[in-house]
Amino acid sequence: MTSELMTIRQMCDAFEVTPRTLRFYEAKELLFPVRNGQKRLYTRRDRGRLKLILRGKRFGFSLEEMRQLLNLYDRGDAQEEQLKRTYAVARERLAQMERQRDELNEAIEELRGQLEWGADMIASFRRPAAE
Amino acid sequence: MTSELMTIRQMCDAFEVTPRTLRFYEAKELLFPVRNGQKRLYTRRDRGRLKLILRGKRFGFSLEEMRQLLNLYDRGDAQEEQLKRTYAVARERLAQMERQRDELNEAIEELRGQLEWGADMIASFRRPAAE
DNA sequence: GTTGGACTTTACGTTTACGTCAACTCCGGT
DNA sequence: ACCGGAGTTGACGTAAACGTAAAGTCCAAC
Repeated sequence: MTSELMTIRQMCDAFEVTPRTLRFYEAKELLFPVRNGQKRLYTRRDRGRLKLILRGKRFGFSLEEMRQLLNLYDRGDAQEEQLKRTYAVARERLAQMERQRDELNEAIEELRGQLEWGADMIASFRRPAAE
Repeated sequence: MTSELMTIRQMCDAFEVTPRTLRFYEAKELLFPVRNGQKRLYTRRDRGRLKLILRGKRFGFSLEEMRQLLNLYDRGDAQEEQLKRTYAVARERLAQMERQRDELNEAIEELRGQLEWGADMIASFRRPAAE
C-alpha cells in the first residue's frame, strides 16, 4: 500500500496537507519529488523529510529553519560540529517555547484575575481612565 | 504634567509606542484624537482607550476585537446584555489562551523528550524514515 | 474523439500590525 | 526671510504560509 513512489494526492491524504502545501515546500526546497513526465512522485526520502517538517512545525520551527536542518544532515557530513549545532538550535527553540509559555501563563493569570472580579472587569471597559 | 491634551510625542513616550502606531490605531477607528489645526491632540478618553487596547493586546485580542469591545461600551448602552457579551468574549479568549498554552506544553514535552534522548534525536534527523 | 479527472504552472491575494520612505505644511526662533 | 524640527498624509513594503483562481496538459474511460 505504502508503495515506493506516491502521487501528490496520496501524499496529501497520508499527511493531511494540500497539494498547494507540497508544491510550496518544493518551491522552498524542502522536498524534491521526482518527475514522471509532468507529475510529481514522492519518494521515501520525501516522506521522511515531510514527516520531520511537520514535526518541526509543531515545535514551532519555521520552514526555513527546517530546510537548514534537513540540508545540514542531508549532505551526509553529520560530523560532531554539525550535530552539536542542530542540538543547540533545538535547545534554543525549546527555551523560546518555554518563555512563550510563561508569557502566556502570565497573560492568562492577569485575565483570569480580571474575570474573577466579575463585573468589575467589565466596568473597567467603561471607565478607562478611572485610576 | 499629565495635561488634559497630549501631543503625539507625549503619547508615544507615555505608552512606548511609535507615532505610526497611533495613526494606525486612528485609521482603524480605535482612537479619535481632536485636531489643533493639523496636529493631533489626544484626550483623556484616548489615553484610556489606548491603555485598554494595549492591555487587550497582551491578552491576545486582535485590534478588531478591541475596537468592537470599545465601541460596544462607548455607546453608553452598557446594558446587561452587552455586558454579558463582553464577559463572554473575554472568557472565550481565556479558554483559547489556555488551549494554546496546553498545546505549547505538549510540544515542549515532546521536544524535551527528544532532547533527553540526547544524540538519538539528532539521529532521527538522519534516518527520517527509520520506522 | 471527447469528456472528465488529476495534475501542472503562473501569479496574484490573504492576514496582522505596523515600518519606512517621500513629500509637504506649520511654527517658533534668529 | 530662512532654518530646523515636529507633525502630517499617502503609499508601498514586510513577514509566513499558504489559498485561490486561471489556463493549460495528460491519460484513461466511454
